[in-house]
Amino acid sequence: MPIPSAAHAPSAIELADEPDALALERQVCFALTVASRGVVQAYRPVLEPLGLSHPQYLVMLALWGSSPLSLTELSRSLRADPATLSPLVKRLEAAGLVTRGRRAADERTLDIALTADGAALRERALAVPGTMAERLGLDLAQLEQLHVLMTTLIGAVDRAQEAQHREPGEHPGE
Amino acid sequence: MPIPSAAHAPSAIELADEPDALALERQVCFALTVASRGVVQAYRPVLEPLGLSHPQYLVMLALWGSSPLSLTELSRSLRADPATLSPLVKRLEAAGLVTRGRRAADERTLDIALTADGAALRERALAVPGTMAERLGLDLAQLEQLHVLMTTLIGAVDRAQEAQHREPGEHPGE
DNA sequence: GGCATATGCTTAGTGTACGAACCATCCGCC
DNA sequence: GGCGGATGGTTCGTACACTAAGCATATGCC
Repeated sequence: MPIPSAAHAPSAIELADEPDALALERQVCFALTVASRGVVQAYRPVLEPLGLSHPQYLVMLALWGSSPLSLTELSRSLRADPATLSPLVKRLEAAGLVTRGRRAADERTLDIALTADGAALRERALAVPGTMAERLGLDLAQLEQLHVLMTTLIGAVDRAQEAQHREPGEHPGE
Repeated sequence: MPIPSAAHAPSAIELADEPDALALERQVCFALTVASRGVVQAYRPVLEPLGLSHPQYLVMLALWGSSPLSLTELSRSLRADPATLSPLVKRLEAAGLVTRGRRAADERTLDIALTADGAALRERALAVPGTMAERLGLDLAQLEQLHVLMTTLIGAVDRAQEAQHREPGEHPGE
């Protein structure tokens, strides 16, 4: 998934006669993972006073939006694996921010709900988005463009995954 | 780091008083991490025949660009932690794709070089970018826009981190 | 009722990520 | 020639992320 070596002049390595499709700095997937790790990293000092990691922050965001959520509902909202969330939520429980209990109507379902502390933490979290926007120094247009593009990308991934599931073998279309 | 709810958002970045500034689906950091995970996920079936994980693929890309690289050089190219790369490179060595050896001129330095198998793998990897672009169905304009935005974001993260390091305390700037 | 299947969650195993502590080698410099 | 700090890697502990397997409850269908 490299970008085309279009008009702009690339930086370091290439300069070769033929455009190298495998040049590291042209891989969009590379830039994407580096940016993602970097942004999560930038959240760290801001979330640390709240006692939250970035994935934990996302779980709290979901719960602040709607408090009793089953693990599966949480998993769908966050697009995360239940196997990942299960221990993560346990750590939030150990931190006193959420409770975990079986739903009476269906004993398989695990209801995850905010504690008073967890709900109260929202007040302190209100400052996080502004702080991050200020730290990263991105203007609203860039943020919006970023959000649109990420949403597009997520849609593309979804479609690719669907196609993958529809054709595990390689029989021709139709 | 939420996006504004409308085009005529408040002039300042001050979104904290918006009731749903913490709405999950407005968090750019959420979209970013989901997109990143999703794209890496989409690479999985394509890289699996090559026997590579996505981070391993990035290491191979770097080595295909320049073969003997020290761990530190690799770390800088990939913007990854040496502590992360160290075991990762060992797994590549176990797979027979690279060799690890101390540099004669400086016994501290670990030279990581392609084996014949590792170099040969590049031929098969040449198809990866095209396959991925096709799978995700993104046009060149989107890819380029994505790359530009990710690069901008990485730059923003770098500046934020620098500022963080320059002011570990909280004395006002200047 | 009772069994096969589906659903919801958990656990185990592997592979990143990252901070922190550790060790070895190198370098400047007296 | 030897000491102190800097540099390059490794290891450890914790936390995700994901696949696969396991377990319990629920549901459909006879």
